[in-house]
Amino acid sequence: MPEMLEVEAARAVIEARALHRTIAEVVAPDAWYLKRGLNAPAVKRALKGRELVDARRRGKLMLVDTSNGGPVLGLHLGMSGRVVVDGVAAGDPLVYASNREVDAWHRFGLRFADGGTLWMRDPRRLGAVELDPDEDRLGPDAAEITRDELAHVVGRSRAPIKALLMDQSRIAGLGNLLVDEVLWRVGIDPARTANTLKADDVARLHRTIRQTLRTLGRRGGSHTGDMPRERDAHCPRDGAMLVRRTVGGRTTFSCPVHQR
DNA sequence: GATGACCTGTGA
DNA sequence: TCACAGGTCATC
Repeated sequence: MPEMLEVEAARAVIEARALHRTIAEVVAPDAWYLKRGLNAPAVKRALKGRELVDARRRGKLMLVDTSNGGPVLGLHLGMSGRVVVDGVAAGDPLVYASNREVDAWHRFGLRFADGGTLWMRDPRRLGAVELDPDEDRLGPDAAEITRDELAHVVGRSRAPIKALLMDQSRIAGLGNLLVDEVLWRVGIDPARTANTLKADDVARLHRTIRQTLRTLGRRGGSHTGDMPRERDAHCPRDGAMLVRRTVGGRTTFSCPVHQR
């Protein structure tokens, strides 16, 4: 799933419904889904009999701690993954992905001794499960990053600012939709070279990231932004025709008038 | 850093 | 049939 707001919603579902239940079975029918040399026997051995005791998140990576010194279960939702506990999925349906319930899309699961289940449902199979993921490959979480850290990220890079903000090793959690919304709100062109941002731009960008995460989090997800993502749409702020192009390898919408 | 690859579903 | 999809990863 998608960006950090959806991962946070999934984390909250795990926290509310899946902790402190004994894992009776581990279902891992899709070897492709297990990453970093992990295989079905190993993950069963590692998790069976334990409980999930805490659900954390860093950027788009979900980190679930297990009991009795067990491994950290790392879950990536990819482009279309959802966490479903006892039939309850987090937050809003994904806009561009299917929300049907199809057993074949269950790539990984935990059956609890009380009869319930936690599924990762992922039509496109771009998500992943791993044990003890390396958290340090990710930069500071976008909701926690300080202004100074952001200034350091922007620093002397000649990349487009959008590409930088989507680079999970520098700042973790923002994806295509959130970055476009943030840059539209703050009035910065996604293709602008990062090192042309002044200290004042960075300060405004920092405030806008935090504010956008709060607002869209309350509304229900990354797709609830104010900037329309459609061909031939107009900027709600100044009425100009939005531009659609590729920046940082992703489809990008922006306003040619107020984003500079 | 830009590009293509990965995988599969949806809607025009 | 084609374009496109909210994410990463390897490769030129």
